[in-house]
Amino acid sequence: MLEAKLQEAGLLKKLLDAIKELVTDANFDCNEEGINLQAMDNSHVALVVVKMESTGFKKYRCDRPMPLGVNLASLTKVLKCAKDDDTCTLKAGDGLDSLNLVYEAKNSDRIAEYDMKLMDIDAEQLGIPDTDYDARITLPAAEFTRIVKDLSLLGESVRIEVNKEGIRFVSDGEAANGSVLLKPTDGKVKIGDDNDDDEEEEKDDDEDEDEDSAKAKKKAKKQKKVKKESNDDVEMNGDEENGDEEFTAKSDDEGEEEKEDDDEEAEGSSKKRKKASSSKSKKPAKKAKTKKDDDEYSGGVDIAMNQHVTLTFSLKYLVNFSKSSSLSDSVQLMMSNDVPLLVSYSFESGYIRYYLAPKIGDE
Amino acid sequence: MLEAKLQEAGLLKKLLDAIKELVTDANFDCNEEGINLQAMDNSHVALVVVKMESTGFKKYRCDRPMPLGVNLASLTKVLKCAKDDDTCTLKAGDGLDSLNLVYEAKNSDRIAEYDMKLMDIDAEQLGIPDTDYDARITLPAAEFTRIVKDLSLLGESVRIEVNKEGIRFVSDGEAANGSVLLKPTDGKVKIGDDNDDDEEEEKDDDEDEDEDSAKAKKKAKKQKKVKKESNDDVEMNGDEENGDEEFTAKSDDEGEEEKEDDDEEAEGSSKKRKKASSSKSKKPAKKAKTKKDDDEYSGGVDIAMNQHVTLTFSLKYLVNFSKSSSLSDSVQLMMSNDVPLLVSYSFESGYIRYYLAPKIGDE
DNA sequence: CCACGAAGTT
DNA sequence: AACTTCGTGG
Repeated sequence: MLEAKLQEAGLLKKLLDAIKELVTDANFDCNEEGINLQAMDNSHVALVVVKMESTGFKKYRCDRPMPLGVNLASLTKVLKCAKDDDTCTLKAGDGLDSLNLVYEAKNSDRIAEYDMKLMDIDAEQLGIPDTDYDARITLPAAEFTRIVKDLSLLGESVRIEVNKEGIRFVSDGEAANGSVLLKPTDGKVKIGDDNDDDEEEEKDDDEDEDEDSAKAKKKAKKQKKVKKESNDDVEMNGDEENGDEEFTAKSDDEGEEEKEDDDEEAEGSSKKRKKASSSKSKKPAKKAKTKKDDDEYSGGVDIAMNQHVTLTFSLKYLVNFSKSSSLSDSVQLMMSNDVPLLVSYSFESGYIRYYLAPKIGDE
Repeated sequence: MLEAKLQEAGLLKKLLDAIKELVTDANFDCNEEGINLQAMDNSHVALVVVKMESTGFKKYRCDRPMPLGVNLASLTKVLKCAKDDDTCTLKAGDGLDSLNLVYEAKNSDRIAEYDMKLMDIDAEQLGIPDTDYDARITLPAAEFTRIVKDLSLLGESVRIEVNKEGIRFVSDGEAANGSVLLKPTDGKVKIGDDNDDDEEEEKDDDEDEDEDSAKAKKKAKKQKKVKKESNDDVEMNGDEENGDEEFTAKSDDEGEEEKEDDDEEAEGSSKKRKKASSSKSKKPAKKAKTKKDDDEYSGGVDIAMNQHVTLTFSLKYLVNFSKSSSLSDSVQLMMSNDVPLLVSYSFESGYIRYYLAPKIGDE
């Protein structure tokens, strides 16, 4: 027996909007902790993970774990019948094959009730390694959307490079090549767990390296690992039927800091960065609903890095992921070399995350 | 070596939007004066000329003349990656076959850089005669757009008549005929260089003539030539490979004022014109970015005429030209009988002009 | 209520 | 590629 009352149906609507093009059917796994969804996209290239903690509900009760197999197109239709600020109560009985949704407009006598058919979906719970990522970038969600949309005009894939200079998105297309560089708002790429002035001089060194020829000295920057908050401690290679070769994530990458696969050939034209503490205003989109891990989001670009990371991804998927920007002002990109990218949008008492395996070579 | 910094990428975007459907590839001819583009449309019927003076750039440097062969579709894509208010710096090396574009958002650490492949394009520089046009009309760009769009719903071509009454656009279609008359805002069609009351009575005469049977007396209105500001003093028949029979422009039309090929047979239905100084409000689009030759544009219709002019043009092209209205509040039409129409949109430190040969007979 | 952006259609 | 319409956001 599940009964979960959501203060705002809009949250669920946005979540569905974000994933319904990527996934057609998925289990909403409900337990006393909350509701989780985990699904490979239809072509089994990307992994979508949604977490809604029980604390995010106005009322939450789930006697025993139950997977609710949902056709996302159907749920989308049903949710269209709710206004964003309606409360939404989800109810599912233990033996029943339907999900009951009740919408109540505040200060109103209107009560809408829907019953949606459920389906049996094979549980393809993937293990997700608790990776310590070598680079963690927080940037405005709108900025990420813009960049991947722009670059998708030029080419199929994007190479993302994180170094002391900032984060760079590079796409090579037939008509043109594009490169977008985001520098951290406070001018500082945080190295390891330290994010203060003591690596100021190191940044200067690395900046020069990037301008010239930094490859030989990259490994000299080994520092403490950037810690991601922990969740599932399971392996990424689960029991899904195919596509898992895309997700051969290393569960631990200590001792691999010496990757050398970034290539910044001839685009260092005018990369002068005024360093130090001049906080630039990054036209902060204010939706007042973001909740980051660290603190309140201010609208800037924040980069914490352990070592240089360079990975290539399909832009089509990143564009798709960026639809989630309605859920949060900011997005976090977590990357380590040869490991799937994690794109995370956090909201009040939950998150939506996407994992996307990097392209290898020039595929 | 070219380096040109544009304050607003939006200008370039608008220019490309204006011509990209007409022309697929074109040379951006850069020299110390600025950047010029001149190209026949794909079917070699219309000629497009764009001028961006060096003074319009925030920074401009061009060591030696260099033609940059650009695929306009590619450039359009690359420009889509710029926001309108980004600065845009164009760079091209002397020997290189690519154009480098750098977009910088103001007050931001975002730097986007694109490299677009260039191509070799045979320079088809047409000579453009410095014609003294018999009729010069300035009207709101939005008005021109509206008229040609409306009439294009009815027929393929439009007959444009300029006489003392004003400027009339007539289209005969299968379903319906249309006729739009614009009278000068101040009520006066300027004759020659004079634009005052001394030809008031002449206007009245002509009005009656048009209502009845004016043909025999049209040539009686010879006056001083309306002067167009001068630019290239070269012949229009250049070295393009075909289609130039459309552009047998007379390079000088003194002594040809007696053309008699306008035909206003039986559509003088309701051409009552209240003369004198009743300024009609012509819904002036206000974008505050127009720079005309004479003075600041006030949103009205201004007509200067030397003799009656009647020409027929393909509406498809005029509709296409009218896309440039995003670049200027006003548009100038310059016409002489049997000479290509000149449609000119001026903007800060530059212009875009279209030349279109008239249709002959009832083709 | 108006405007802008996205999607579908011609 | 452009136009039109629908939906969403301000």
